[in-house]
Amino acid sequence: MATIKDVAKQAGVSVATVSRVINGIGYVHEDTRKKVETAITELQYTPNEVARSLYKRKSRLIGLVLPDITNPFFPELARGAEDEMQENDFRIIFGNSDEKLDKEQEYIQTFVQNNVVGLIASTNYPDTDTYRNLGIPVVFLDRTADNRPSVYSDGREGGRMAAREILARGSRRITVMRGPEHIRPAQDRFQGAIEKLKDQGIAYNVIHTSSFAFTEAGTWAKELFERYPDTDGVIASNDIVATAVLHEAQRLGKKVPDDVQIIGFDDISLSSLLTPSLTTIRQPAYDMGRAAARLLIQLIENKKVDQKTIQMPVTFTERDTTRKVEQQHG
Amino acid sequence: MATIKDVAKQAGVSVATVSRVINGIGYVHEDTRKKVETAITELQYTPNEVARSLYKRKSRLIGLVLPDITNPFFPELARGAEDEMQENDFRIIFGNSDEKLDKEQEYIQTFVQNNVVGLIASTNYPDTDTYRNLGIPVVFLDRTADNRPSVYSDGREGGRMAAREILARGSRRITVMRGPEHIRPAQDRFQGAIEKLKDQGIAYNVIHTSSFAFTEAGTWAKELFERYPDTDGVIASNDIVATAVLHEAQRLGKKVPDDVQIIGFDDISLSSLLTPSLTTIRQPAYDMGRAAARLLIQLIENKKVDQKTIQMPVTFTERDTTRKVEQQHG
DNA sequence: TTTATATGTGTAACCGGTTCCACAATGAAA
DNA sequence: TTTCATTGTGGAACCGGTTACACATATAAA
Repeated sequence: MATIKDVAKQAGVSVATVSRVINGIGYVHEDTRKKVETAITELQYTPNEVARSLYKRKSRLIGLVLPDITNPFFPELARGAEDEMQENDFRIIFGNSDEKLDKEQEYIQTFVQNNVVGLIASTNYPDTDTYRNLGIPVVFLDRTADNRPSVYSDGREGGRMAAREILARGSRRITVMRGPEHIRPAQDRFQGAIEKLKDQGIAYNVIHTSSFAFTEAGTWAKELFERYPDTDGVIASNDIVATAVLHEAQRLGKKVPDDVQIIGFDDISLSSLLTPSLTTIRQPAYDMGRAAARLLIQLIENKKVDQKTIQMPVTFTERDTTRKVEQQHG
Repeated sequence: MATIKDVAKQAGVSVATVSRVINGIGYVHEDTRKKVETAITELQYTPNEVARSLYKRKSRLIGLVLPDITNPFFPELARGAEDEMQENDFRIIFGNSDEKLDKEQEYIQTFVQNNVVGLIASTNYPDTDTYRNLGIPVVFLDRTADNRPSVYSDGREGGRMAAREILARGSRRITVMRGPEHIRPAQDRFQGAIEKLKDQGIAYNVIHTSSFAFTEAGTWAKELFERYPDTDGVIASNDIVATAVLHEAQRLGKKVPDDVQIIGFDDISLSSLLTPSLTTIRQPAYDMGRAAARLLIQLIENKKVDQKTIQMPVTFTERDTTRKVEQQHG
């Protein structure tokens, strides 16, 4: 790899001049600029970002911590963030936390050691030291942290929406699946749903699910229909769980949506390809990722930020695991 | 952030000694070591990886280029690679290429500028300059590059396997979905399938699919049944496409597997949750990612490598979109 | 007692950039 | 003609580590 010294020698100038040409700052004579540019192309020189980063004490790298990209919701977020970052010449260092604080900490430490200029984190522990006094801006994604920069959607409203719609379509023996305790958005959805249900004076059952993993989702679906076989409406904690519930319902010979209605959460890509296709509360994951990246860039560049916490809309996406309102009975 | 100088001052020694303590090399008196360690904890010092990287001309970062993590196959790969890297104290810089050479190039350039010590790439262009003379080891993942380090599974054999099994289960009017032209593994599968079909003297139809995107998969599924309505067996290019085909078949009132059998490829997590659950040719994606990372680490550390190209087994995963062999007719 | 070897520590060069500052040349204003 | 601002360039310090090398001391062998 050619260095700035090689370029300087080749062009017959000092390294300072080369640096000025590269960065387009300060005075450089047109002829000199030409010479330097020629030397750069001849030597195929590209500046060493590490050296730059060392002097400037900041890189063009940003850190991204997500729970688990194996859950299809997160790649959408990641992709949105990455596309926006890419367009602004930032690169992403990445880590999966599995929702564990110690893994988060380990990643964040090495991110900081690598001079990342900002962080996007989907964490349940925004108020730990890990995220305070980091010295670099942090945007919380999919998770709120009161009054700190974040991009998320209104889980509570989503939960209410799910309850409202499933009620409007006639379910009365509803089972709500409560996602992992330590995952805030999951609890928000749950709270929203039961709030609405209580509000309407409708009794409901609850199934706890301790993770969002594909591998375990089937277990809870089984548990649901064993414990509450007369369930005629399921509000699932996300689309993965909803998919498993749909699968299990069909295995048991139940008709969806006639015998059981199911509403998921997230609207991951596969949801529309299920049969029947999954009715769900949509979060605009890709856009959330992009918005988080955009916000972080503003913070990094010290631009005045119009809005520090961005709440994205949640939308009822009606498909075929719920009945049509016209057909509503009860 | 405290620097090595701060620690040196605090401990009353030189920076060289601090460096020796940190790295555990050279002679350091036990008492001195204690003093330094105390200073380190007091100041909460962590070494600046950028400075290290500059001097050593290598970081603890590795680059990962994947086509698109929005396709559920790739997060599995990524997760496997990441877990293995994490355990070996390497971190990952990441980029989605969308199968485009220029995006790959852009990422790889900045990776190199950041002193990554190795690269894992899932590319269709292994033989371009981008990947030659990079000066750092590269492992190709999910894609072969003749005689260069790679981890992949035998797509051709997978294709044959799919054809063999669908034939054994009685389909005779088979449509093979041919994945994107520029994606090698997709073509391998296709070639394998038609090889077997020709071998057995079975006629078949072909549907071209120009991407693996969820959003477009439905279109090809529709096209399939419009153009070849009497199809009684579909060999799909991957599980996403297979899912769309299953969806469309059911929409048209076809019974799966009685009227149409469907075989996918990859075995992504959702496949087992479909109804009927998807029969597919499984690739051990997570393990492939781990294997690639392991291989790359060996290369980086100049260990003698037992096997430079690792072919992972492909397995027929029988589920419910194919009939049981006992029921076989014809 | 002398010499060789092992142990322990500090100074300074180095990695490859960026930027402050000094200095020179040119042209415009006084 | 002198003065001063503008333009153009280079030397060298600096970012925060690592390591070659010099040097000092202690210990073991001759």
